[in-house]
Amino acid sequence: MLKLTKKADYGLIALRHLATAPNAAASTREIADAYHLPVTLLAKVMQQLAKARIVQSLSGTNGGYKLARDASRITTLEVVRAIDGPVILTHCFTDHGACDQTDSCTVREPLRRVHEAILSLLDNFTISELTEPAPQKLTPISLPLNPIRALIHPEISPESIHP
Amino acid sequence: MLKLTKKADYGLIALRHLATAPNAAASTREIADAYHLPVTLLAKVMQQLAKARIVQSLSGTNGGYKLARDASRITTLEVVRAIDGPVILTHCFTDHGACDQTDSCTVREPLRRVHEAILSLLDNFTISELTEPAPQKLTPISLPLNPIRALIHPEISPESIHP
DNA sequence: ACCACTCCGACCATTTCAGTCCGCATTTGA
DNA sequence: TCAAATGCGGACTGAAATGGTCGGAGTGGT
Repeated sequence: MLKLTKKADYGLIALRHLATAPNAAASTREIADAYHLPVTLLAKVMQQLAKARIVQSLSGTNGGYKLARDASRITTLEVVRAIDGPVILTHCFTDHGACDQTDSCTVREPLRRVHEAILSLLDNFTISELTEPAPQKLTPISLPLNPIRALIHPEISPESIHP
Repeated sequence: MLKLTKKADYGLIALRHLATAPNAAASTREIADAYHLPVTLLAKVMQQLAKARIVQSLSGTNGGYKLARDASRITTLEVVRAIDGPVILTHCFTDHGACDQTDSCTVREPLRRVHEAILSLLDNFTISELTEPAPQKLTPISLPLNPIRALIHPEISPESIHP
């Protein structure tokens, strides 16, 4: 279905909360209550974020979590990876046994470029940008959009578009 | 995990096969044998593609499928949608019950922009581009890539990048 | 020293995915 | 005409991922 899991959703919401909270710190219960999320599930998500060194845990009474670094240095890609595991577009990239012959899996390399583009997309979107208010106008993305084609067709170098 | 399902993989492989096959037509068994895919599963995928009017079925002996239109007019987005259902980044977009208060789900609009960007990415990648050989050099996508930021920050209009 | 609060890790339930199987309709070719 | 090949649709099973819960362990305040 090509969707983010709820856990990833919760993680992003929590990180955004931490980014805007005073002291950049809050407990799991505090965050869960604020957004009506299941406390125990969010707790597990926070654990994974702590293990990935994205947040730092503070045990004991009045404990909780705080961002391990500045919000502008935390990308959605690493958040998603920490929570949902590796981002995989096609299965060929990891399962070497599935595709018997490399030459038979003809779509692998082309799809890899799409894959890399999505990864870059997520890698360039930080938590601090989640805190910025959304612009009023809707995104003016129309189908024949050139920056995207530049991503898919690397022969068009970015420099030729942006000096 | 933010990954494509195997069925979507199979569908893209099959469509690429049809795009390069003589007459742009082939049977399910023919395609499955060529890439060592489970025949029955691919059959179901092809049915879904037929129902979505992406391919046209030809019943009877020597039947099979052919592309319903030119490969350059079939995008990976509609293929994925036809096989895996709607592409969902955050659950808020569909489940109205989950997010009780709209103002509490603070990350929705920012993530929506990422969502739209990924959709555009897939919508701009056609089957005919799957048939093109991959360039030898790897994609030179580096992290601070401006076209991507233009997607996420629509205040930077595409016109300002591409005249 | 105790108790409340918090994080932590193992543990189920439910859904989704991958894959299979069967019966049926349609077309071609012998 | 009949049989083989092909697509169509649904029901079914096993495995894996997801969503969600429970009891323990450590920490800090009083």
